[in-house]
Amino acid sequence: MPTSPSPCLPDYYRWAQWLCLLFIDQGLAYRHLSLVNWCPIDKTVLANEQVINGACWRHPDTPVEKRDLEQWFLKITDYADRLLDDLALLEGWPEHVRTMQANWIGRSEGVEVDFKVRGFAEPLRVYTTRPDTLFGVTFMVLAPEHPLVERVTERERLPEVREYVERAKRETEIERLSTATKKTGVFTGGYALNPLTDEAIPIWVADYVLMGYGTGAIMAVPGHDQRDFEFAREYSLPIVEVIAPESGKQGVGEAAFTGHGRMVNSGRFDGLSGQDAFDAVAKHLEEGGIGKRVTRYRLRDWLISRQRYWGCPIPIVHCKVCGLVPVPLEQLPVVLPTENKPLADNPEFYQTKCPRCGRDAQRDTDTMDTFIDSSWYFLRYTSTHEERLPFDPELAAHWMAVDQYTGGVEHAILHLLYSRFFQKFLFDQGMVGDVVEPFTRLFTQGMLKRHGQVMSKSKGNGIAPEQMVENDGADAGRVYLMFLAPPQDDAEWSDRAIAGPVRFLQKVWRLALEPESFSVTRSGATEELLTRRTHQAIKRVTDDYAGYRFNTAVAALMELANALEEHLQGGGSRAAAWDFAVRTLVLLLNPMAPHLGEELWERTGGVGLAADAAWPEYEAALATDPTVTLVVQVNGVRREALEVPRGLSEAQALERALQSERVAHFLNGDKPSRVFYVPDKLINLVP
RNA sequence: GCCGAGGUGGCGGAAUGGCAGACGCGACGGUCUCAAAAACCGUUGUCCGCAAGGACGUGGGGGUUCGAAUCCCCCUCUCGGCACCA
Repeated sequence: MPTSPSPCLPDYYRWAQWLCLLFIDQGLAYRHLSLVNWCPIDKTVLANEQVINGACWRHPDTPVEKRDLEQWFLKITDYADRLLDDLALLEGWPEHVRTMQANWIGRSEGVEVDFKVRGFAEPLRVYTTRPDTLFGVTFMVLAPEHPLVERVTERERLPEVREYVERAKRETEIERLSTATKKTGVFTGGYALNPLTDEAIPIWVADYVLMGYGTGAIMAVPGHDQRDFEFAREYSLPIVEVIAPESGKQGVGEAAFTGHGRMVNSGRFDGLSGQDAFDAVAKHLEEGGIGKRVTRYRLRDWLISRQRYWGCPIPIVHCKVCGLVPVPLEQLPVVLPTENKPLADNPEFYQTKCPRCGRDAQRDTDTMDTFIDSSWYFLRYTSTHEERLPFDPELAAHWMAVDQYTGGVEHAILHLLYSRFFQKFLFDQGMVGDVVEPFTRLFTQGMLKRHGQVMSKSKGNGIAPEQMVENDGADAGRVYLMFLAPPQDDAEWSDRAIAGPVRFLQKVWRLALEPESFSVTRSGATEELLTRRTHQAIKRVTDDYAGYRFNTAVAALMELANALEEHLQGGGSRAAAWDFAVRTLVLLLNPMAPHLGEELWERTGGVGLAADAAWPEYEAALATDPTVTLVVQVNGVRREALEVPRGLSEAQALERALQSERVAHFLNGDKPSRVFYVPDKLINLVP
């Protein structure tokens, strides 16, 4: 029997280390010094995906800091195109999750353009998605961290520029990202030359340009980019119109025109528009050797180092002579110490010998992002006892992909993106057959809230399952959760509403075992009616389960229980129809309330487990009511409801409708001029 | 700002072109009880009315249709994602 993989045990994480070494071996893992996100509470770095609104995903009130550190990255950007394009294969995924991933990857097609800089041999390279606005460039902007800043700045302006750059560096990510703040910047005194017009263009430094995207420098087109427009207004820089709306008036207004339109004031390119304009300018630049088309992504490589004392140690040895040396496969796993102290403070852990030269060396003291563990556990499930590899490739190819995957939306661009990346990497390694996507169908649950906030341990607003089991029982708790709201929606927990499911389950118990406790209060119950209700319930509950509509499935079960109760109160017999209804109710309820279900199954004479019993079959003939309620409308307003036999023709229905006094009254004695008939449902008479 | 999902009784929600409010919570009235709890029965969108009945009603406004919570347009608010990404 397979056992669950446990990421905290060496049996599992040795294979995470194995995979880490495979990434390194394939050139897809690298160590790089860069400005990274740092959570001051956890005292560790974070991946971009784990920074939410400028804060650590585990501490929403704690802004991340930026630190220059040398860290390990996985080259997920090498897979950006495939991760984006293959979203089209994921028809079983919710559209919004696919959209979120597409936005996160953020592919954009643009052109890198080289601007000559006055007094310099080397060009200033910028990235733009709008080469068709090139004639509208009125200034250039460098990010404060741009390497050219110091060099293009005039001597007498250096102090001012340096002060600005220093201030920008001190600002937190949140301050700098805030779109609400006014744009700031400083002129360097340097000039670039427009490659198409040879016009001199002043070069500024401003923190609204980010070093981490594109080339860290932009050509500013205030007429057609809102940010540039705001900056130009702030510093009284010229604004030129070079794109005219296809329809409507020309001229510089109170905002940049960022749509596509006809090129104007652009020499020989005038009149071109849209993709043609893009292509024409791009081609011209490429032919002139001053530009080339490039594809850029918002997605960054995945920073996987973590400065934690838990997790999976990165299997690398730092040797003064040999450099970074992978721990040989046969020496895995590198075991995590049990003491709760940073690995960097634990000489017993990090002191080792270089596997290559045998000299004293140090282990890498970082552990891997725990999202690494969750990125392939589903593959380990296909062969949990495999001892030579992370998993058996043949079994993985056989069992994958996961047909139905369920998780919270909060993982839309964390776990679900990383897992797709792993699957594609392992596909390239020939380890997963032809399976390029790990999860065929995805269902995203909503989050459970209480007092208006997502339930969490840190907020202390959670409900311990043990407490729920203690108070009302596991079955009642499960039925309540199913009943609370549609599963894909966020749900607000209510402490008292669980009373409904509790009463419902108690009623089911009494119906199945103590039907004599219900008193007869009227008459008229029939076996046929009970059987119909039972078959109707089979259809509804079965369809609702299949469609993940658990809340309405519970409602349908409650209605069946009510039908049983009414049958007793109506003096109905407890013969074949009764037994069928009770046993059906038990079977339909069993997936949500298995303790009660199995107990009742056994006590009512069921053989074996209810869970193994055949699922009830719905029979249309037995589920159909012989009569229907026909609503009669006059001029679209409901005036009468008639109980009529099923399947009346329009003429028959009209005849019956006209016999009604109320209908006649509202028709004022006139014959209806038009009649709309929906068989077995409604007839609308228009005077 | 952009993208997405939404707004229905006191509350959670049902109904995706055809009886708005299924199912449940809560509330109110009743049965039982010395009493209470539990259980059971009944009522419960709003307004007018003794009633029969009528009018209004799915965030707001307009439209399409015999008929709109449902489709279209505009506005508004809430939630989620992205956010100075060039």
